[in-house]
Amino acid sequence: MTPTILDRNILKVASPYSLQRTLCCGQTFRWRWEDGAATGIFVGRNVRLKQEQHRIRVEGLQKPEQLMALQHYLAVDEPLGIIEETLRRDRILRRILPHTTGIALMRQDPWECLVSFVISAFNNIPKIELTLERLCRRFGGFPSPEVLASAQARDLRSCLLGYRAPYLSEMARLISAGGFTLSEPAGLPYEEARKLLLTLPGVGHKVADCVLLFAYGKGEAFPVDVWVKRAVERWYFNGRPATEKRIRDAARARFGPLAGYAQQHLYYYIRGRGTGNGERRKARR
DNA sequence: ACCCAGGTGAGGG
DNA sequence: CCCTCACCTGGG
Repeated sequence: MTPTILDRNILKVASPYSLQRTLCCGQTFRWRWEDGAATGIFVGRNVRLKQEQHRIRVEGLQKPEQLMALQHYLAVDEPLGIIEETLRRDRILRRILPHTTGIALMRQDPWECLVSFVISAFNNIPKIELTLERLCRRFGGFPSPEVLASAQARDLRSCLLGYRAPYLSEMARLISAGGFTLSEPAGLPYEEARKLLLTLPGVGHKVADCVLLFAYGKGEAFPVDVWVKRAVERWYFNGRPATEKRIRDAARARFGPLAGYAQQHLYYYIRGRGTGNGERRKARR
């Protein structure tokens, strides 16, 4: 696919926005970063994104509405300057932000986000990415709830979902049968939306908070995984162990609607030295 | 062979 | 609520 001048377009972005950090901070699993650009699938099309200063060059989309949708998805309009200025009032984040600035919370599709994070449970990132690839390849694109609900057990098995496969089919059945409405959490306040998501099989506190944050725009959500737990205990609890609930409550009390942003910076920073953010590691398969 | 990895669900305080 | 434990699978 040789991109012509016709399928080339520009998205304008404001100052601290970083495409790489936004796509590689762990909120999505389906973009690959190599040679300073991101490749992935958006609205069913192969897309390549490259940031040059205050612009993002988009290859693979032509229709204005697709570009608008991408702009929304990438959240390039987030007021990151103000958000980060606010977060800098916290002395820990003030120290961390120089290394993490530019992360924007994206606006993902709830269903894809749900599936992705159910798969993420007790798993590792390269394997999550591979499993999602297999899932998309097997079903010719990201499978809808209907497709997944009626999928043969052996087809799911071939994606090597392991013990998560039944969670996905049950979830898909529930949704396609109308037992759960994907748009409903969007209109509810954080706590209620969370309770609702927790009724889904395979969705616990952590996955619920990820989906609330990455797909439903609930900024108070503060997903606590092992890394964030480690970070918060080390920097906010004086190295003392703390329960997941205590951490979550403390974060919401301290950061309010920006708890989710605080979480992303902490996560990105504590993981940054290791693997997983694409900034310090070679492109993965 | 054995351990670990972005948790969840079940069972029992 | 808090605690404990098993758990598909692939890579160290």
